[in-house]
Amino acid sequence: MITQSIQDYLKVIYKLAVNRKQVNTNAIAERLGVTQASVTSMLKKLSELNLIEYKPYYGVELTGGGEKIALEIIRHHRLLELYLAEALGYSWDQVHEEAEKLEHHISEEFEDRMAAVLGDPDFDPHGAPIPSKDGVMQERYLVSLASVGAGARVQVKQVSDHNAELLRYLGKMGIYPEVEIDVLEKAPFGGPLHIRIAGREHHLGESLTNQIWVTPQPARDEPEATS
Amino acid sequence: MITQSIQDYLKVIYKLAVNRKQVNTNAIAERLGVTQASVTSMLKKLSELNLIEYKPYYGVELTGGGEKIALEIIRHHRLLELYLAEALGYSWDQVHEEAEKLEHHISEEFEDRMAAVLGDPDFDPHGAPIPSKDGVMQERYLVSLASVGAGARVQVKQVSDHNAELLRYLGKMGIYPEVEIDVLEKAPFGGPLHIRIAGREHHLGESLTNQIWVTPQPARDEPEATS
DNA sequence: ACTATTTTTTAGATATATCTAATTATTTAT
DNA sequence: ATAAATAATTAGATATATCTAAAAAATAGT
Repeated sequence: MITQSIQDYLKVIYKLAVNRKQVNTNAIAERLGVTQASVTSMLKKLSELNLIEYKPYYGVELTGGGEKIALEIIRHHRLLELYLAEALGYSWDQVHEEAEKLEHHISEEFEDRMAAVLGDPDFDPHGAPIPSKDGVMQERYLVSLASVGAGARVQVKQVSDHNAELLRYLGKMGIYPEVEIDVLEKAPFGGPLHIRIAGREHHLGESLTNQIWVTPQPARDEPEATS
Repeated sequence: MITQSIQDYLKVIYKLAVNRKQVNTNAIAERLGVTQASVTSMLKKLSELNLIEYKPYYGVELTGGGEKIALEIIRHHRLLELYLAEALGYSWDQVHEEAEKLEHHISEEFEDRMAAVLGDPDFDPHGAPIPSKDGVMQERYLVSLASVGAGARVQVKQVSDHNAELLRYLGKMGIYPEVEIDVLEKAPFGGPLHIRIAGREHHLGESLTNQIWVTPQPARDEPEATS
């Protein structure tokens, strides 16, 4: 039986693997809030179930089966987030916590009906791509707002969904997916970024701009590709 | 921590207590599909948590706290059933199974928002009353269709929600809450009941009519109460 | 009232996922 | 290259909810 715990491990491993190449015990333990010892014993189990490729002291890789389960759960999570926002009027800082619990307990029927009501959406309220039923994601090439230089105009595409307080703060400033931002000034040594958005100006620290993902190129004044 | 298991035990105890007066180990075990030994050990635990009054070899009664949790779960279940039917287009034979899982995992926020979308409903799709947030239920005095004599016209008010096949069969005959039934003939010794509903006639066995609950008095030709 | 049957409880085992503490392996720094 | 630091694993314990098999208590039948 695939327990909730197994699903959580696979989801975290998937997400870590997207960034780094080698996923280590440490990182999994930290993300899940359990001890390293717990992770080790669970990795053994996942390996026996053929959900991961596990080489002790090296790292972990999902097998086809493991990735399938991870993507199913991520699809559940992101569909739920959008459904809670659209159909039940949740604010975008509330949806993550609720989806985190429900993602493990909804049926395929529920998943399908939500998707139908929402018109088979591609992105959740924070701009994260929703994997399709057969495990394909609309991947995009985005950069963190922290890496953008002064003078650029970029478009917000995605924000981190973990921290409710952060989301409320972004909401107050009007920073949502699809909104355009002018980067006015960039303080040296990772200092605050001075931006303008919908006519209002703000200074944002690095721990904030690290969690905002934008289009890599300026959204305007870019020459069209010529054949 | 109140586990899912504890919630299930309290729900079953509540439902058994509504019918019989004394709730025994046997009945709980049967309803939950576990052994009597498991029930005994769980009853001890529930007693320690002050959720039930437990006298070994006698029976079990819910305390105020236990009843509160039971009613919360029943509210979740019935609100979910109605929400799945109304908002997501589930048929009435599908809602029970999904609600049975989700009832343990939705937040109070989710509960409140469903209730708001549905306009604070009093009954679920099978006609079962939905407890209010402070634990009050719209109780009605109903009788089983099996107990109704020939010649009566009664109104369906509630049907059992457990058996999906039964529900599909009832649906096919048009037997839903609020529909009126004429009882034409009653075979002796618990034989089939001959009924007419919306112009069509059917013969129903006792195991079926036992699961249909109707108004105790004839729904028409009843004198208005005079002051 | 005593025996037989049914019901309930106890005793002891299992499975899952977690923990702490101690050990072993790997990596980093001088 | 060896010591120090970091990371991962093992061993053994805990907690929860379940099970089977056996014993004890309550109920029913003659």
